[in-house]
Parts: sequence; C-alpha cells; structure tokens
Amino acid sequence: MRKSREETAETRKRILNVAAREFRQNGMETGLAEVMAAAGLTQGGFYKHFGSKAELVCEALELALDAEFKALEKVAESGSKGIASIASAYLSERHRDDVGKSCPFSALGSELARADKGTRAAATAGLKRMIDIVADRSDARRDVARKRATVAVATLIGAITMARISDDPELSSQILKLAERHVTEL
Amino acid sequence: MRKSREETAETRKRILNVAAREFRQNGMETGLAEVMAAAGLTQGGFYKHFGSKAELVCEALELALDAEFKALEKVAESGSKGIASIASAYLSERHRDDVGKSCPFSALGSELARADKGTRAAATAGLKRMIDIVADRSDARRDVARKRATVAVATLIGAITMARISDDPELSSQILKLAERHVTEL
DNA sequence: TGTACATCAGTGAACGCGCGTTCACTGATGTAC
DNA sequence: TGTACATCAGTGAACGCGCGTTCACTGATGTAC
Repeated sequence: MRKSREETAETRKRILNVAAREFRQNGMETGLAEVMAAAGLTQGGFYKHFGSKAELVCEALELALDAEFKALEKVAESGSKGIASIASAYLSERHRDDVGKSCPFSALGSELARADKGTRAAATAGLKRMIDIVADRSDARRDVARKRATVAVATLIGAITMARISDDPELSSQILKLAERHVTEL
Repeated sequence: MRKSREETAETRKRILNVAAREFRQNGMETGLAEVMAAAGLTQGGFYKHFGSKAELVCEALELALDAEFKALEKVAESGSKGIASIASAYLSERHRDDVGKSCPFSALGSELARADKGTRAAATAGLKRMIDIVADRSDARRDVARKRATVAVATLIGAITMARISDDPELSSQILKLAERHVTEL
C-alpha cells in the first residue's frame, strides 16, 4: 500500500486542507478520526504525516491564515477603495455563513486565545499580517494608517463574531450592515 | 448526607458561579469533574442540581451575562461620559487578563456561534441587552445611538479578542489603547 | 413536643463512548546491484 | 534493464484515559402523626 512521494505529499496537503476547514467549522477540538475520514483516510494513518494533533492544529491555522490573506489581497485589489472592498467582503452574509472557509480569527477567536504556544505564535503573526494588509490599502500616513487598520480589524472580527452568535437573522444582518458602513467611512 | 433546602440552593448557585468562571477561562468543553471539584464536590452529585451539562452551560452563560451587564451599568454610572467609561473598563488590561470574570462574548465568542439552540438564544438576548446598555449612555437620538452602540460593541469584542490572542504584549496593549481611543470618540 | 418514616444531597464506582496515540501488518514504491 | 530487498503509506485494532451519565448506597433533613 505504499504511495509514491508525490501522492504522499498530496495526501498531506489534503489532510491539512480538510483540517483547516473542519477546525474552523467545528472548533479545534474536532477529532482526528473526523478529519481523516473527511480526507478519505483512516485514523491510524495520521501519524505518517504529522507528529501530533497539536502540530496539525498549528499548521492548519497557518494554512487558513494564508488563504485568508490571499483572499483579502485579491478583494482589495479588485475594488476601487481597498478598505471598502475588504469591509464589504468580510462583512458579507456569504462570509458569515461559510465558516469553514472564513477568517480564522472570527471562526476560532476565543479558542486561539487559549491555544498552545506554537499556535498562538502563528495567530499573533497572522494578526500583524492582517493589520498590515488593511493598512497598506489606506492613503493616510503610514503610522496613521496602521492605527486605523488596527481598529478596523477589531471591528471586522467583532462584528462577524456577533453576527454568527445571533440566532435572530435581522439583528445579524444589521450588525454586518452597520459595521460595514462604519469601517468603510473610517 | 442530605442537606437543608437553603444549603441545597446555595450549592446550586456555587456550581453555577464556578461553572461560569471555568467555562470562560477554559472553554465550554471543560469537564463536569473539573467544575464540580472546583465547587468542592464530586462529579456524581451534579445531576441532583442539573438535568444535563447542556443545561449547566446555558444557565452559566446567563449568569455570566447578568454579571457582565451589572458591571457595565455600574461602570457607566460611575464615570462622567458613559460610553467612555465602558470603553475604558472593557478595554483595560485588567479585563483582558481576568478571563474568568470577563465578558462572555469575548471569552467564548467563537464557541457561542456553534452552541446549541438554548445557549445561542441566551447569547442573542445578551447581545441585544449589551447593545441597549451602551446605547442608553449616548446623548444621540435613540435610533442613531443604537446604530453607534452596535458598532461600538463589535469593536470592543473584536479588540479584546485580538488582545487576548496576541502573545506579543506590546501589540496587545496597543490594540486595547487604539480601540479605546476610537470607541470613546465615537 | 417527640417519634417513625420518607426524602434526597452527596459519594464513589461503574457504564459506554470517543479521544489521541501506538502498533503489527500489507503490499506498492523506491533503491541497490 | 531486470531482479531482490528495504522502505514506508495506509489499514484496522488496540491502548489508556477522560468524558457525560447512571446508580446503589449513606445518613442528615423534612414530614406526618
């Protein structure tokens, strides 16, 4: 049953991609059996690719963050005013509802604050990166842009978290709408 | 070993208080054994007070929310300008570091979004309540105040979540400081 | 008020279950000659 | 290029452990007379 080097590398990537989705959707305590099954494998094979679950959590977070940043940069470049495009995409009902592909900070925020050292380090690097991406889309002076971006990111993350908590669809939509308007005018 | 009615009621309250703290500190997946031990009891006695863990989670959230609202109202009344006092207390390093007594939305945000029906209903009611408390401290027109309050709450929750994720203390402090300044000037 | 009995808060052990991790095994892939 | 052997990706079962929940038991509290 041995697989070729290419296949092995692809399998590893598949596990990571599936984990990045599952963890965001169901939390970082999602079991390895569920992740492996979603990748079309059995639980036992996991340790041929990763040393421990903690390792998977950390790498899956990094993958999810990279995907998020690429998406943000793409969105920012497509629109006219960078931060407005980012706010519009980030605070859309589409992004709110597709948790498995969403920003890890909103999908896992409170869990990341309690995560182990390596995972928190990756998350912290991600926070800085996200602030930079937003700041780079501002025409304000560099230091002012960074300050505004920090607050903007906080509002984005807080608003979508609230919108996901709310089981009242009207409140949920309103939170998104109001936050988008506010961040756009920042 | 039977206890008096008063003692029984006190025990129930003690379990709830301990659970509200433990869940915020370590997440809502914290085991019943840990909660009961922290309340000075053994695991088996739990079901003399609650029907299931889900019930405890929901009631503990409601208790934590009530405590949070009382604290917010107290802070708002003590200070001169309501929203500034709230922002200052909510975005303090003290509040950031004392997760066990902190706002449930920041301590449990991403988990609440995945919680069961009853818990999410309690959380949604709490969101509305929190927005109202902030809105009531504004001198703007009622509808404008509510809109501003919604965005302010999003920024508060997002900022403290980010500040807790960051393992870089400087970044963490800066997020709090910038968000406080911004919300105060709202 | 005193006595006899029912109630039930709390204990501690056990239940089945799913967790992360390990391991013997299989058989295709990779390597050495 | 072909053959013989070592490697190792993946399987499936097992490991110890902690989870939520149940239960027989204890003995103080509450109730009925």
